[in-house]
Amino acid sequence: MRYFVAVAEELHFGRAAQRLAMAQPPLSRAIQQLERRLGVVLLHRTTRAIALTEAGAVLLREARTVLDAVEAAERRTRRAAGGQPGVVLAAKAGASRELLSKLLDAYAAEPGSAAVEVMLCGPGEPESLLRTGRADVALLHRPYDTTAGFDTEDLHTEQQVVVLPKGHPLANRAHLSLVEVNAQADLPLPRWPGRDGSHPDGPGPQVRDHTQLFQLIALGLACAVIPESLRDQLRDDHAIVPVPDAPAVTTVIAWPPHSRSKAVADLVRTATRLQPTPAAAPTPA
Amino acid sequence: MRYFVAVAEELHFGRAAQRLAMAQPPLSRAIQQLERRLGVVLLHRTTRAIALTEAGAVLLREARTVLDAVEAAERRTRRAAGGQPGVVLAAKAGASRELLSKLLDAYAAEPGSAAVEVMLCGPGEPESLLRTGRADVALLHRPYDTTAGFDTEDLHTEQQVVVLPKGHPLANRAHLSLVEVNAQADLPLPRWPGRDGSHPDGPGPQVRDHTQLFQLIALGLACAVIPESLRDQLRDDHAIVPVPDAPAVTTVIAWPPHSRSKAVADLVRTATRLQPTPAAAPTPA
DNA sequence: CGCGACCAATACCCGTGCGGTATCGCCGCC
DNA sequence: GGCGGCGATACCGCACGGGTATTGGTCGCG
Repeated sequence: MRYFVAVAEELHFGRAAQRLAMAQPPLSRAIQQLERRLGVVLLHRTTRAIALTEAGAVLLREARTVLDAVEAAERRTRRAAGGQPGVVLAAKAGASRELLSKLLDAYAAEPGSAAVEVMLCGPGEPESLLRTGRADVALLHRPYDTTAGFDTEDLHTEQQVVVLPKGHPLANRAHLSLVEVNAQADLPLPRWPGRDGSHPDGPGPQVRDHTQLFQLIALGLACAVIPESLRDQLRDDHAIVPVPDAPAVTTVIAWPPHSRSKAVADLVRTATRLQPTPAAAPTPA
Repeated sequence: MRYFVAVAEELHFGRAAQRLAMAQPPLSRAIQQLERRLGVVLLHRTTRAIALTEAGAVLLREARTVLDAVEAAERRTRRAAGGQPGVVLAAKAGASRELLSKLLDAYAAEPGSAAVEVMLCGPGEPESLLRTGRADVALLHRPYDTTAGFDTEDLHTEQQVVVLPKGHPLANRAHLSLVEVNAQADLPLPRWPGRDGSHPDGPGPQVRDHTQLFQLIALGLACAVIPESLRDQLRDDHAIVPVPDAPAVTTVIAWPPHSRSKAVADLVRTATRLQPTPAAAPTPA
């Protein structure tokens, strides 16, 4: 499975073999064996390049979850034996700052609370940390993060705003629409790295964190649509305008299914009690 | 991992080896290697019997999900290559009968709908079918089924009722509480098989499906607490009484996370549009 | 149009590791 | 105290995974 994922990602036996620290021929054979075992063609080979078949794409997705599950199994087992009952909480650096500190305070005040180690990380990372067992619980943000495969509780929903350089012509508008924001060719939206660490193509600067982003905006090189709770991290050289038709962002607390940890359960309970989940009810048309 | 699950379930190397169709010594060594690789003691050995350590219990749970994921990967890949885009829907036999037929009719009327193969199965089964990729989508019933690890949409919530033999002294009551039901020593609750196929210990007859159950009740040998929508399957030799304090049962449609199948997505959309989800809002205290 | 470069597949070889058989050591039970 | 059950150890053989050398087919370039 590791082999197949490597080949499917590189689409090149030689490079995949290099990544796996092995020679190319055994890798070729291993994939052939896999195909024979499954009775399925996984790769279209054109001697010059290879491409995934439809079945291959399915297996790539499934194999990734298998490998994540294996990694999580090892890690969780080791940690269960370690004895220390601490809990690891992952959250995107900068996001939901106030909620996070409230949660930590409230949980620490609980009787019998365990030590909480907070991992602050880049966008998209908490998800994979949770999936591979490096974190026990995470704060995610729909619809940016995909919560598929986790148990979640909604904590907070908020509208998004666009951040503009101070003094921009649009900065005085009462609100903007998404199409208006996208139409600003002089202020492109930034490109965040994908889960593989590479940036998508397109206009706009590459950014890795909010500090970079806000600096670029202040310099008049970009704009960005962000949840409104991030406004307290802006300097006074920014302006914000609500974008009512941007999707609302929901902060959720997520944990792996089948988690039997008391600490995680307590943490989740504390989080849900923290706020009466304002605006949680979906507004019907 | 297969080895460890077998040993952990049997708690006996000999039987586990037999189940794995191998000899006992290699199995012992394999588990020892696993323990060394992880640097963790998984089993407490007392030469006479073995018991899981806490870490072992964690690994057992994790290993099961890994094995399920592997099985699902194989099956889904094979099916993706098979070409036929049909979708497999799993549901407990008898439960949500009306909802199921409505769903199938509505989906068949959709443009571009695929063939739906319905698997009717015993209690608890749909969950594992979904987890191992034998089914693409399932109807589950909280809180009986655990929906952990799946994406779900609530379809319907209903109260539960107790089914009594016709003419039973309690049959004329307007409602009963759970403690009153449990206190009926002459009418014990039945024992359903667990996910391993074995029945828990206790009083009460062993049952495998609703037909058995209803017959036993009619004979005055048991009673049962069931969702009220099952009442239309009862014969007239039964009586039902609402049990307001029994947990409400929610029928949900569940599918594996990361499912990219159009047919599954359509089916889910059809299901959610089927009914305006009556009584979906939780009633706050 | 032919030569060279690139890339996956094949041929062949070797070492490790997994599984099997035989046996031991330990404990509980009659 | 002897026997039986169970897990661990010792030793052996083979099969499979991985390495090196080479082939075969296809594209690009002169």
